[in-house]
Amino acid sequence: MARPRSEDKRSAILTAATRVIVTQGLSAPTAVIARDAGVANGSLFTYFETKADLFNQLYLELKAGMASASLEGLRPGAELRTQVSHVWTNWMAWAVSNPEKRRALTQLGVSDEITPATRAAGHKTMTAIGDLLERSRANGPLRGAPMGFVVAIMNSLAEATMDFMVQDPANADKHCKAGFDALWRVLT
Amino acid sequence: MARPRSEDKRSAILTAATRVIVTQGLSAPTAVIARDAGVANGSLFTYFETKADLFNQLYLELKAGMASASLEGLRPGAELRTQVSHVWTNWMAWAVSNPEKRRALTQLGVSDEITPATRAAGHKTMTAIGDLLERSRANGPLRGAPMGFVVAIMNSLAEATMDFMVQDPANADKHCKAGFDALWRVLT
Amino acid sequence: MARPRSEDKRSAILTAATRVIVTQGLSAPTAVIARDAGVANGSLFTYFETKADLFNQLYLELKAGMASASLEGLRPGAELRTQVSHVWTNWMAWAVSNPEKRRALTQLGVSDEITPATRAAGHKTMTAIGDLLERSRANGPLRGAPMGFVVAIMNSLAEATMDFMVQDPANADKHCKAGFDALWRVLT
Amino acid sequence: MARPRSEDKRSAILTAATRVIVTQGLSAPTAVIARDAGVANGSLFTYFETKADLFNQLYLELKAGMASASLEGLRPGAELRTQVSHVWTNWMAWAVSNPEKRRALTQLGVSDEITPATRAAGHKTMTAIGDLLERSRANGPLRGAPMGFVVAIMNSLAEATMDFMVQDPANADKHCKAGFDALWRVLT
DNA sequence: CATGAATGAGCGTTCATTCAT
DNA sequence: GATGAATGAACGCTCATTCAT
Repeated sequence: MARPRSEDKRSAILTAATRVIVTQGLSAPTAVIARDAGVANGSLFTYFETKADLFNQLYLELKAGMASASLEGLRPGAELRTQVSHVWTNWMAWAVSNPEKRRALTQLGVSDEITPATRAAGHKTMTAIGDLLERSRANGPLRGAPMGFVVAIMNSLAEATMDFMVQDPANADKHCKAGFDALWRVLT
Repeated sequence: MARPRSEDKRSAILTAATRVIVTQGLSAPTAVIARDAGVANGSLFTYFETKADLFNQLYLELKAGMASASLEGLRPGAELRTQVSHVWTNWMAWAVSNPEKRRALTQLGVSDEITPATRAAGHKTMTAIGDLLERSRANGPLRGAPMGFVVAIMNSLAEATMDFMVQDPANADKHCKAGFDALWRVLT
Repeated sequence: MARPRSEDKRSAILTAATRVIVTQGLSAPTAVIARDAGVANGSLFTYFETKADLFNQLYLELKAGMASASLEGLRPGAELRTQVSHVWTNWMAWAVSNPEKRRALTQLGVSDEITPATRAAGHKTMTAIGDLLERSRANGPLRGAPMGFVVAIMNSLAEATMDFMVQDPANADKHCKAGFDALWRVLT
Repeated sequence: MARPRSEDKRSAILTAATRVIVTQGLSAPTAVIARDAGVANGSLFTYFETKADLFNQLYLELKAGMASASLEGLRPGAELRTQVSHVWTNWMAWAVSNPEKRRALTQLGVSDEITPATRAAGHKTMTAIGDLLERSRANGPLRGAPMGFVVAIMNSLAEATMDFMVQDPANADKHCKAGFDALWRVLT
């Protein structure tokens, strides 16, 4: 229904959905999400046409948040390795300080409710990061590989690193660096 | 001793579940799985106590199948790099020729129906591979990292590689090799 | 405040449950009760959390209705025998004009779905009658017996009397009186 | 199927049914009864065509056992009151020493699975007791009442008495006597 | 006959979505 | 728009009964 009234309510629902997805999974009833958001059952459907719609929007929102957090403070003039390292560190920091968002995003990522269109839009939010990657691998061993492959590898390494930073917070910095080193070794 | 429980039927159900999970996700009705397996609705519960039980057993079966496929033909005497490469190639081949199994396994892997115990048992089937990894990274940059981190990285690279081999079958071999190279570079 | 929960609907369900229990027993599907009440399948669960909850509430409602019918028009100043006779007659009249309620109540009474708490609450609705009994037996042969025993005997006699009044309506009054006489003889 | 082979097995099933009905109610699965009896699932249906058939036969068996226990040692020549008292005492003793049988019988008695024919046959086993009753009430206040009414009253008093003997075993004898006195006062 | 796997109708309950207020 | 009751399809699981062994 075009523009729903309260932006507050919309984001309350998205926040609640994040929380609830983490604790109950994607099969959590919309009623629970609504209650957690402090709105009525049916109001959820004023803001999101269907449950799947809610999930798609949430996916995008989380992905975009993650991307913008990663890019924060980036200086385009700096050396490439420095820039990539900066992004990587931001990214890991985001994951560590937003564990719920990350977990929800992971769950949503594997759901078949998320449409290809949404996934594509999600990728777009990470274009800037992709560019850094592209330049980083330009002369490395992956120079011939499809870009998607390189991105996938980076994502995979990132996931593994995040898991260990969360799991073993005492050594978070060490894991962060180890993850970056592995990435850099793969790329260059 | 009456009609014995039929191993055929059990595996028909597991196979059906694999197929159905790929097309309908984990929320697929047990009735659909049963029909696909050619057994009655209720018979599924003769072989698996609950839907979750079915999923857990399927997870293990798939994981074990994947592991044993990866280890096939391995010569313990060979050079380390050769052995790892052999396993890697087997693994990728399994993924390419069993895309349904792989996708089902991925879905099951993120489900919260799969118990920690099942996951632990799943890990055990991959011990031999873990040992190779351990030896491979022994003098490499990850020598100080927790083993779980190394495993996670390998899994991540494997996932990314599989995706691209399936997505772009014409260059499957190239992707396979690129994946392995990336792994080896990270480890050594 | 949206559509409010309708007391009408709630009692339609209770009435339907009474009817259906009489014809189909306690194993009657909730779906049948709902249909009989003219509401949707799922609406029953808006008013009663579970089938057992419905049964417990119905039990209480019937018991309370029976008690209050029995006490109607009672004059506390009257002679004891008159009062007991009055209650007895009311009680029998209730049974005769509400055969379905009585049969449902009987069925519910023997069900193990009815919780001790519900039974206790049911007893409370009959306190006034118990008091009359207490005073009636005070100097009679049962003066030493536990009160519960006396109550049980009264209930038993009442049940037997009701059965015969329903079974042989032509002589209902005679049976009613015979039942009362038996009771009075036991008590005094 | 005509005459099943093992009488042992048949009665094992009946005994198991009694036990199981007490603990799980009439909705207990036949499979549970079979397991408790130590026979296979399907064998139960060799001995009893349906679950309802099993229940009907069990009802009769229990009722007959109760009746014959009540009549044991009865001396037809003795004084009427003595005879009735003797039967009553036997009856109560049976109830106290066979609480499971009694409870199962109670449950079966209110079930609508028990056919009128079965109930009629059950009554027949108690004819001798009925005769005693008939003679006892011949000159009493219930002389004009239908015999069924008298029987019902006796049953009711018996039930109430049994309940209290079981509930308060220390005073079982006292309750037994009180019950009999009440009965005798009603009859004569 | 004994066994226990096979069958499939049936049930209580849930929940996304709609709609009366 | 907000609310929450109403709806009914859908699901996991049970269980009396049948039947292959």
